[in-house]
Amino acid sequence: MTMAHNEDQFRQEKIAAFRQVCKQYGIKVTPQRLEIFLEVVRSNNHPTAEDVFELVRKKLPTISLDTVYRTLSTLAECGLVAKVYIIQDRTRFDPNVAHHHHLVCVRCKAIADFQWPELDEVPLPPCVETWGRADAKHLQVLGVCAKCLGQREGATQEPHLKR
Amino acid sequence: MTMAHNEDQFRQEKIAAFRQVCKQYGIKVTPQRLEIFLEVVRSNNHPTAEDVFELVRKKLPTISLDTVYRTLSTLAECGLVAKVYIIQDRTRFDPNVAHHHHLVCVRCKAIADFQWPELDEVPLPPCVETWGRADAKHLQVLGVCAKCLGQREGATQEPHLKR
DNA sequence: GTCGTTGCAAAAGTTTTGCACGTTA
DNA sequence: TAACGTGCAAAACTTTTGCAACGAC
Repeated sequence: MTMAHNEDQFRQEKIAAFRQVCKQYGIKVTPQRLEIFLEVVRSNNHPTAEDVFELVRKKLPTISLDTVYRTLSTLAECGLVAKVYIIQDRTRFDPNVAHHHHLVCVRCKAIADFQWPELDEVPLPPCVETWGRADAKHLQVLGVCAKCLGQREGATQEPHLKR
Repeated sequence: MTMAHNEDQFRQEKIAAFRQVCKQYGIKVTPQRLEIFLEVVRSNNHPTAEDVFELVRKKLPTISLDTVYRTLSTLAECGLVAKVYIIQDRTRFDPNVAHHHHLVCVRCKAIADFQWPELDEVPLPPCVETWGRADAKHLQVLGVCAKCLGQREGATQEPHLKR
């Protein structure tokens, strides 16, 4: 089938890209890493570590959950997959129950509130309508707060992994 | 001092509002609930349950951490405080590492990606500049997906607590 | 007095870590 | 072969729950 052929080609391209990124970051290509990566690529439902574990286990029955956790972190650091929530620590609470948005400092993890009434006026793109009913927009702006900027002038980004 | 007087007045107003909401939801006003509420109101750093526990413990030394967890959930359900992340379950992963936004179904928790290049063009409100350097905008649109809309037509909202 | 709430303890659930063995480059 | 990565087990950490005693209404 043309379809199957295209899918296989897509897969091969992904594998090639995976190998190249691994080389670039100086990490080894293992069957576990490759299968975990391919499973996330194949997914379209934002799987959890547990989900990936269950899927990968079909091909690699001896894989352990902690390998999946470690590998997903590694892949995220290499930019091969993304964590859905960048700042995912503990639940935080806010006395501000009015509609507002968040400024998140990626260095110190401080969260500030801000209002942006104009954003609520802007209509969402048309594709959203086919998805369902949109009720509320919540914007997370990631950046570096003034205090952290002052402390480490110029240090824009941490180096990834070991190189 | 006028300042202190105003602060005390603010506090009294908050307490009055708290009592009214408790009555409205049919939940009891306990010292633990009141102090936890006031501590979140006083905060300006989006405290975690643990943070609140440490603060409240100064006034109520016998309070337990699980009471803080339970109370914060209760207060959030009554709308007296807000959870910073509405969908806070496990970490999820995404093969889409390009910049994109999320549609989150509050019923089935499914997450869909969407692009909105126009949003990235819109300049942030001026107040953000004083906060620091903004690097990326990530929008979470909360709503109900088409599948869930079809399943439970009309059931827009769950009733809060018991009444 | 009744019934909701608390504190304690234990459990549940997710994620991380130490270590010996195995595998990649 | 020298690191690096894996699997196992146990730990760490956040959050939830069962239950008896307590306290608000």
